[in-house]
Amino acid sequence: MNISLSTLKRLPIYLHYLKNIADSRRYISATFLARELALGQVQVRKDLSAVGAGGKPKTGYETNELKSRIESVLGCKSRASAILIGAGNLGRALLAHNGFRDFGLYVLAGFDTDSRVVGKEFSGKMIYHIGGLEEYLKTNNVRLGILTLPDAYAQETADKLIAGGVRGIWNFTNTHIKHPQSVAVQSENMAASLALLNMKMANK
Amino acid sequence: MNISLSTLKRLPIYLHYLKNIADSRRYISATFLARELALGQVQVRKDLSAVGAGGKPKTGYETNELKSRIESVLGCKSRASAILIGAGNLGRALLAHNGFRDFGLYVLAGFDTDSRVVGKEFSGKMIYHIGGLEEYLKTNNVRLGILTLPDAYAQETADKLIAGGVRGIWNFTNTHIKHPQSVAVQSENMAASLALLNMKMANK
DNA sequence: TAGATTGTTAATCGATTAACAATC
DNA sequence: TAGATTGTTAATCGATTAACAATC
Repeated sequence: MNISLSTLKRLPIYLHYLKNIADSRRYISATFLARELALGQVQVRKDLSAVGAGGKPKTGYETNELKSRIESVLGCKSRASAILIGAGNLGRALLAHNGFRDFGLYVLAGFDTDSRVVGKEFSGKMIYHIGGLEEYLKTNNVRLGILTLPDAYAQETADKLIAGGVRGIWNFTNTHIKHPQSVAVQSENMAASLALLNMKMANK
Repeated sequence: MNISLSTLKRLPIYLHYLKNIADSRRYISATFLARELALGQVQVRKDLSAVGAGGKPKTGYETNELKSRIESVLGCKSRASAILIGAGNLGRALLAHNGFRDFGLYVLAGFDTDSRVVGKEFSGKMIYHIGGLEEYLKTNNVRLGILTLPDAYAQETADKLIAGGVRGIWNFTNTHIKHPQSVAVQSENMAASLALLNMKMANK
């Protein structure tokens, strides 16, 4: 079952909508979903068929089954451990965000250099000194590292995470992370988003 | 000059790299940039030509001119005012992030309902009560609204912003915002990103 | 001159959209 | 039956990549 990146990006949108209408609708049609989410009908149908969902003509798709299938594909039912490096404003915001658990991601702890945050807990997560990172990675099974630290330290920290065995890096800095092919890196580029929005606004 | 969305998304990446190497290199080649940023050579050249940059064979592009052209296209040299709705963890993280100014975005103030934050300043930005939103929009020229509030209030707040004349909405909630064509909406979808990363990790 | 690099044209790839038959 | 909806096949669109001529 090979799902395209574009489809994958839309799945969380469907899932969120389905969760919200909850149990109020036993069935939902692609036509309806498309209208609500401002997407193409055919696109929605293709996306849903990509997750293996089957609908009945004239009725639509069974809401709960659909939700469950999307969750499976998105890995919501698996569990992955993560740590976060950089407990500044953004880092603490992410620590506070419990929504990641819905996608199977569990943030275990944070790391920082600032003595004002080291040793404290934020949203129930302990912040350790960055010096203990390598040791922590040895004794805990961490799949993912989240980078919310200053740009200047991004690459060296990523290198440590990779050496420590993480399988993926969620990069919130603006620095491009050089990495071996065996590690997945996903960069959240606020600047790019802002530029995109600027452009969209200019064209209206 | 019509620049594709894909190109536009890469421009901030080039810009960030160019800013970092600063004045240490008078010229830079597409070949070099491509290697550093793990992109295709031809892709980089096409992107650079899209912003109107011209390079010299065997030499490359003039670094400063290149930087300047990208900044122009990205609207870094214009100024847009924004307000932020929802001064929670994520909202305050964005208020603290001065980097937006580099892209011409000035956040004027924040709005919230929580009496613990209303009337206080964060990163030099005053937080007002959401009740004053409509009045504020009337008396200030606000181009962009940033939504960092709970999902449940996203749509109604977006409606108020649109009624108040904003031209764009930067949506950090997971809710799909219904909006007229005249308004640009850009949604940051953390869930989608996480799902994408999960998938990438699974395939390695 | 030789070689690195630019920049364009054509080929490929992937995703979206349109058209339509199948089904309940 | 009629009509709404599914789901597939073909057409279109846009972006990436490959090939190559032009240039300093």
